[in-house]
Amino acid sequence: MRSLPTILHLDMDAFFASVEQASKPSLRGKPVIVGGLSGRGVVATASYEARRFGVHSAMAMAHARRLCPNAAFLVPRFELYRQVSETVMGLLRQLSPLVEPLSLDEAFVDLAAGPYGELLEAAAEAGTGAELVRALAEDLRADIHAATGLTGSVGLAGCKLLAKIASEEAKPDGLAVVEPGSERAVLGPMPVRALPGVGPATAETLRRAGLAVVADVAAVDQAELVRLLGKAHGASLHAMALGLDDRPVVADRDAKSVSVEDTFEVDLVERDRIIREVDRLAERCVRRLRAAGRSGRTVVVKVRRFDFSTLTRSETLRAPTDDPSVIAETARRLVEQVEVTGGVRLLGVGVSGLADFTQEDLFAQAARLSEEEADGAGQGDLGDGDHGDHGGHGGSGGEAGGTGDGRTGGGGTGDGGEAAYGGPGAPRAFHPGRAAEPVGDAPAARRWLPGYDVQHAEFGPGWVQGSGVGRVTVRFETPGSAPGRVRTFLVDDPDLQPAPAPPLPATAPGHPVGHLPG
DNA sequence: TCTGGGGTCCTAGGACCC
DNA sequence: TCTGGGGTCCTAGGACCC
Repeated sequence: MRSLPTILHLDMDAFFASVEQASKPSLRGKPVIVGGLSGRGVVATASYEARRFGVHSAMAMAHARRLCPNAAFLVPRFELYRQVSETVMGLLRQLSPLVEPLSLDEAFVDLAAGPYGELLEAAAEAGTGAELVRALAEDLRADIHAATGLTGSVGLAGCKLLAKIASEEAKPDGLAVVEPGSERAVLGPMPVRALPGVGPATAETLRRAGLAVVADVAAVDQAELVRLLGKAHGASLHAMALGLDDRPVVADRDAKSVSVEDTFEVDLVERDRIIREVDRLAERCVRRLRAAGRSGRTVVVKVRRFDFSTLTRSETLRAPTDDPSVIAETARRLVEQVEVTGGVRLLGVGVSGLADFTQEDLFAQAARLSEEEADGAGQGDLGDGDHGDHGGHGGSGGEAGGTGDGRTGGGGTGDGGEAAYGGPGAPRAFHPGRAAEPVGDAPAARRWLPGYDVQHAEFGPGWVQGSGVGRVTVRFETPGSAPGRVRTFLVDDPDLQPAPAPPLPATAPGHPVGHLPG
C-alpha cells in the first residue's frame, strides 16, 4: 500500500448527457436524457437536471418519459463521445503513461509512474505530498473543462478501490482524497453496495447473513464469506472490506471478446427472419473483429426469448478465424439448436478466444498444419470423420477455420468473403439520418434521429429535435453559438442533409489558473 | 410500453489426459 | 468391490460494470 494517494480515478459527470449539453446550447441547464428511444429502449445517461425527476441509467425509457416528459430525449452519438473521450484520455496520459480506461468516461491513472513521480516522492518526504497530489488533480479537472467544457470528478487514494469510491463521493464536479491509512474508517459505514462487484444478488445474500455495511463484512471471517459467495468473490470481498487492494493500474488491456446484439421492437417469430438477423449480426461482428485486427476461435450466439429468458450457445473452432462465412455459418448452426417458440426478443453474435491473427496468418498456419499432418505428427486429436455429433469440434482436417461440418455451405475459408466484407468502405452500423436498425430489414426511408446533426441549405447547421408525421423539427445552433431557433421541415426536404458533429469548443484558451508550484 | 448494448470475471460439470 | 487425483479445455449460465 502506498504512503501517498497517487492512484487517481477520473469519472466524467453524466458524460453522454453533458456532451450533448455542451454541443447544444439550448439544452444547458435543462433535463437531457440519452438512450434508446424505441419502445424497448433504456436510459444510458440522464443529466443532473433529469435526475432530480428520478430518472437514472438503465431505467426503461418509457418510465423516464413519464417521470420527466419535458426532457430532451436524444439518441447516443458514440462517435462524438469517443472523440471527446480521446481528448480527456490524452490529458490523463500527460500525467502518466499508466492510464487504464474503464469505459469512455472513466479511467485510473498511476501518478507515481509518471513525470511527477519523483516530485511526488520528494514532496512526500517534505510532508507536502498530499498537497501536490491535490494540486495535480485540480489542474487536471481545470484542463478537462478547458478542453471540452465538461466537468469530471476525481478520486485520489493509495489503491484503486478507494480512488474509485472517492470519485463517486466527489460527484458531481468534485475532488475527494482518501489518505492512506484511513481506508477502513472511510469504508466502514458505507453500505455493502458501495463496493464494486457487489450488485443486487450479492447484497441480498449479505443482507440475509445480517451484513449491511462494509464494517459488518470486515468483521466476518473470510471462510464465512467464501462459504456464502464462493471462493473468488468471497476472498476479494473480504480483502476489499478491509481496504486491502494491491491491483496495479494496467494500460493497454487487450479485448477478450467482440460481440453485437439487437433487441427487436417486436419479437421475431419466423425462423427465416431469425436466421437472416443472425447473418446480419455475424456480418457486423466480423466487421468489428477485423477492424480490430483480430480473429477468434469461439463463436457465441445469444438468444433472449419473449419471456426474457436468455441463453447462449457456443462452438469452438479448431483455429481462430475472421472469415465471415465461417462465423456466419457457425452462428446460424448454433441458433438452429435453440427452441424459439413464443418469439425472440434479442439476438446476439459474438466471438471470443481472440488472437492477433489476420486471415493471412491463418493461411500460413494452415500450410504449416498440413505439413505436420503429412509428417504424421499430431494425428491423435484429428477427427474420425463422423460429423453427426455437435459436441465435437469438427472432424475433418483441411483448411484452418473450416468447421469440418457438411453444412458449411459457401466457401469455408475461401477467398470469397474477403471482398464481400471488410474494407474501410464497409457500411457503418449507424448513419445519421437513417433509421436505427433493426426495426425493418433494409434501411427505412430517411428517418431523423433526435440529437443528430444536420445542415440546411439556407439556415445552416443545427440538430434534429424531433420528427414524426412526415415532419422534422430542427434547432439551428452550434456548440459555440447562442441558443438557437426551431424550424420544421418535411422529412424529405432536399435542403436538409445529415452532417457530422461539430467539435466541442474549448472554454478557455491556454492553461487555466495554475495550482502547481513552478 | 418494464427490463439496451458492450464487455469482464467466475462457477460448475463433463470430457479427456496423465 | 474398486474406482484416486489433478490439470486443462469446453460449454452454459450468472453476476456485475458502465
